[in-house]
Amino acid sequence: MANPPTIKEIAEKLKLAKSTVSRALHDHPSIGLRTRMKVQELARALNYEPNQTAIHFQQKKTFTIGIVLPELSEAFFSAAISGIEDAANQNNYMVLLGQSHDDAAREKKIVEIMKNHRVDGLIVSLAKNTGDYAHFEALEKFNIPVVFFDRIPDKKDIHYVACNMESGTLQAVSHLLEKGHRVIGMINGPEQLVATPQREAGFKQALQKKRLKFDASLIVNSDLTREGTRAAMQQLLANKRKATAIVAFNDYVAQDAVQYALEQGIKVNKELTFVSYANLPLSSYMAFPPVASVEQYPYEQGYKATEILISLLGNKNEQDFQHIIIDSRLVVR
Amino acid sequence: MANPPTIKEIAEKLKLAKSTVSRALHDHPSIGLRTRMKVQELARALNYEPNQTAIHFQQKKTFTIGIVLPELSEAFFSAAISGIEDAANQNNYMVLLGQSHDDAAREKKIVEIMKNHRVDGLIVSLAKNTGDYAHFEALEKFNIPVVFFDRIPDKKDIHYVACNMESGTLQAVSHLLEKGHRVIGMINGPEQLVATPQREAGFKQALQKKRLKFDASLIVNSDLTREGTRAAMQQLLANKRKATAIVAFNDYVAQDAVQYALEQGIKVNKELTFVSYANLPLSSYMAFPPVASVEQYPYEQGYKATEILISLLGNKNEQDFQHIIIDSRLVVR
DNA sequence: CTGTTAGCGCATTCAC
DNA sequence: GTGAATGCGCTAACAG
Repeated sequence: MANPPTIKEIAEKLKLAKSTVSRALHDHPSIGLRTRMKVQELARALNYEPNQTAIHFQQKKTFTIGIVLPELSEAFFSAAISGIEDAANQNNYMVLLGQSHDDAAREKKIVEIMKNHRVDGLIVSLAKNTGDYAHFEALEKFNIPVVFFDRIPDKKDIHYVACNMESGTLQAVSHLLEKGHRVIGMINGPEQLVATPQREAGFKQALQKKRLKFDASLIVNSDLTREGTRAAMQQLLANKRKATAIVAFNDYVAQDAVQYALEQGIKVNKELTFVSYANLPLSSYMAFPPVASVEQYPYEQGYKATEILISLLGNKNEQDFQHIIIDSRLVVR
Repeated sequence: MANPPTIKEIAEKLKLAKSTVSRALHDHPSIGLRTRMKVQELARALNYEPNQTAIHFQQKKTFTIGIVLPELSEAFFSAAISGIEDAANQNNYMVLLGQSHDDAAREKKIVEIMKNHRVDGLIVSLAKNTGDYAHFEALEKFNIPVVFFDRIPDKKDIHYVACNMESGTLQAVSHLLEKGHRVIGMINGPEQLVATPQREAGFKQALQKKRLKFDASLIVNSDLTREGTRAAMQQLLANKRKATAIVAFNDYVAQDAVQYALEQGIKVNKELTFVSYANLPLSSYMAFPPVASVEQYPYEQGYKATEILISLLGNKNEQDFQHIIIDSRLVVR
């Protein structure tokens, strides 16, 4: 209940100067062994803990990084945040959280509040509808670096970490081809997402490697809603070439597609095999999980993004824009 | 790139005292309209933002609340955190995050770091194996209130929000009875969890209401792992009284149980109906979701816990321990 | 209505 | 090796 002990208090009790105590606490070489011991001993006895708010104020540094992302209830992001937290904690940083809930206006507000809160830097995964990056650019003036991950802005002068879906898709389709599938369908995502063309490219590349020709009617798009996916499935099943395997945009899409297929009396993963992206815990709870998943490494993305941010905080004069692209990879169950 | 503007700067440019500027910025009534306008105008022009770290230091208050919970990848907690965040933001608080990953040692460390970081208060859901609450009790000395939710300590002198599973279970079993089921099984959880006896009590109560007698062999326990649940199912299916409905401890358990039943050739939700707890997004992605779920209101728990915490921060002299118990409730799909 | 002064806790520069 | 003095940016108590 009494106020927490301060350096001043220790100094008075020991009849020393505050500065001496401060130095002793920091193991400053110029302090004699005897006094250093005395000081540290008393500090321990009093349960002295430096007042971080004072340090933050004085050092103009809060050892706090802000993290802005769309939605923690998406497994991808809750995995990513663990990577962020781990990397931050290992470097003695704390993590301030803000969910945009995929609302650009809310994202902007969060960024501003975090700026005022004087976070040292920001880790960001954009809201779906963020088109204007002015609120991020404004941070430059305040020397608050930003590292984006996964959902990154469409511009070049930024730091980011992302996952390339092309390699994983190539592996997924190749895997299906090796299993003997010759007609493979794909439920792809909205055109705006960078990941969509990447998936298509990987798909085509796998066919090309086997000298098979690409049939555009076997790629359909979903807006990622349940309805969109069901419509996509309907289209795919109505196609004159009957697919024996389907690459779904992610596990959520896969699950909707599987459900639709089951309703149509299709024997899932027998008559129609599914492959998906994400490999999230979700898939282990599916009744008919995809036979293989393309891993996007959310934890690693978060971890690396944070490492970059912290290195940026170290040498403020770093000019180059860092970008790490992680290759996605197929994981067979 | 230049340092952010300060009150001092504004004061000098306007040939006023710092305190005048400070008051003008805060719309203090004693400041003349003319000067107030002048100050606010210049502040806007300079993009002045108060330095929060200075305010935190000076006010001995950071407007930050720490949140310590086991695991964000559990849907329950990621929902809860949104409630916490919303309540916090509405009251101009920020949220500092720490996951214990169900490790008591890590939890303890997080609490200490947050204490040093001078959070104003803490929202906590305990790690599974936390048995020692000393690190929380230590916070009292520093006047840092703690509000627990869902996974709460087994002691009385605390603030908490929790959900009583008894009412929901009563509703769930009654629902099944009304649908004509006469032999109902339950997969309950580990004995240590407070929620386990609550479920059993609700179960018995529903039977009693219908003047049906309770058969202990129809309640089996799972340790919540997949294997534990499968063993429980095996036991239940081997019982001489064949259940036509099962109440599963949560959606994860339900899914494992459903999978096992399917493997045994049982027509799920036809021959064997499932009811579960949580009603998490997970269940909407199951191929055979439970026909009804007992809602535990994670968002509301987080929200209310935060409201309590913030009220505690308002009147520090509040002595009474607040506890809110939310009744669980059945949601039929 | 406005100015002056002090102090929050700490690290740091400059003396001795 | 140690002490004294300064200032980070802000609010608030006290004067006028």
